[in-house]
Amino acid sequence: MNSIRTGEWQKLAVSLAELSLDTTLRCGQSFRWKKLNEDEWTCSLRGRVISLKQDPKQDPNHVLYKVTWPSNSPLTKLSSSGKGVKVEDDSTKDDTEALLRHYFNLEPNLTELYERWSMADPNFKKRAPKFTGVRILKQDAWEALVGFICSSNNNIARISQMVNNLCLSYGPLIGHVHDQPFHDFPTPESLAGPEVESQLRKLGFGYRAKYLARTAVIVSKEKPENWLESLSNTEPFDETEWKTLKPGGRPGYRKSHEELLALQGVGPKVADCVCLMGLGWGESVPVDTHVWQIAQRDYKFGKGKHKSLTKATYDAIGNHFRLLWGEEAGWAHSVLFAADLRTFAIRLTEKTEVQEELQIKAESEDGVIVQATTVVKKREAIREETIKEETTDDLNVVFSTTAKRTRRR
DNA sequence: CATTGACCTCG
DNA sequence: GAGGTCAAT
Repeated sequence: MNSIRTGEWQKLAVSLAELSLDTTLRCGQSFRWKKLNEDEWTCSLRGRVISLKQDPKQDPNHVLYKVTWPSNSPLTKLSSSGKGVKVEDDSTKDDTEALLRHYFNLEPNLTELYERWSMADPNFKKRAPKFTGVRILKQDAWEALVGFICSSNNNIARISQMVNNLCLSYGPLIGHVHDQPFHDFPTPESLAGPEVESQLRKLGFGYRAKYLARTAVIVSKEKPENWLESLSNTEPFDETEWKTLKPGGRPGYRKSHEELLALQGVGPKVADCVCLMGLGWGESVPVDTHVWQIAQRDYKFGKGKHKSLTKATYDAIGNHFRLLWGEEAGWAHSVLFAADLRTFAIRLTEKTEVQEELQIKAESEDGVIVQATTVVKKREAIREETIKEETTDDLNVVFSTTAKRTRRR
């Protein structure tokens, strides 16, 4: 493909503790990043294609990024001819680093936040160490809205596939990376046509087709220009103090949440996802089935008044976490959510292995004789446990066992 | 208010 | 059943 040019790899100064690409991009916040070439994350963002790499062993203090501009961009020349080019004016200035800092929401000091949450909450302290660098993204609000409308009764793999189909059909092509086409995310206007619902049904959206089509019309035609963006949090992040906030969150958050609820296919959970990941309201706590399980298992919900996940229980859980974790409760919630995802289950055992190795090494240095066979046996035992667990899970799916499998630990 | 089905596909 | 929502009871 000669329609585009690709630039060189550039450094973005951000440590592994502040941002883990693998965890942040796979935890179900965004549905558009593709992993190519084993370790390269790629996605189109604001008219360009961005690839990211992070090598924890080689350089834990940087993320590498590479930009691919469409051939009609004035920046194509700039990025293809390397570093020696003089930047003449704003139209030829590559703002990708600023874009990445904004998108990955890099201002809050995540390390400090983890410390605060650990101080306030023993359960967080226990689970977070294996899931450092989980950040809340500042995604485009419209994209977040569409993605999470698709998320109902759905899984991450299929949501990603649906969003991909949406971009292929309605988003302008930007270019190819590793022979993969990358399209921009479609605008609300482009999804407001009369044929959109039936088209989306053909693309496999199911009942969500109507929600998306209706929402696109409302956003592009019935609401004022920039309505969605106007719901964003504009307060600068303040890390100097752990603010005491009202249990229900700030007025701006409550208003945004309420406004979003008026849209088709947007209930409390989806509205909170958009508030948190698209509009910058850090106190927003989306309570889905996962979080509901966590709240029951670790925070004593599921009894008495809050026996089932009703609207009242939903609000109570959010309030509880806001009081416990403070103004960025949604960030902390996301860490525990990631720690509970099946996608990352294997990581828990891997880390255990490493810890055991270190422990044994330490014992050896103290003069205690340790036989190698002991280490090997322990590792194998852990592997078997993991496989057994996954097998059991598969069987449950196949035979549709009625009893819910109780979670380990 | 809380509870209950239906809603589209598919990994 | 899958990171829900809507409408009716």
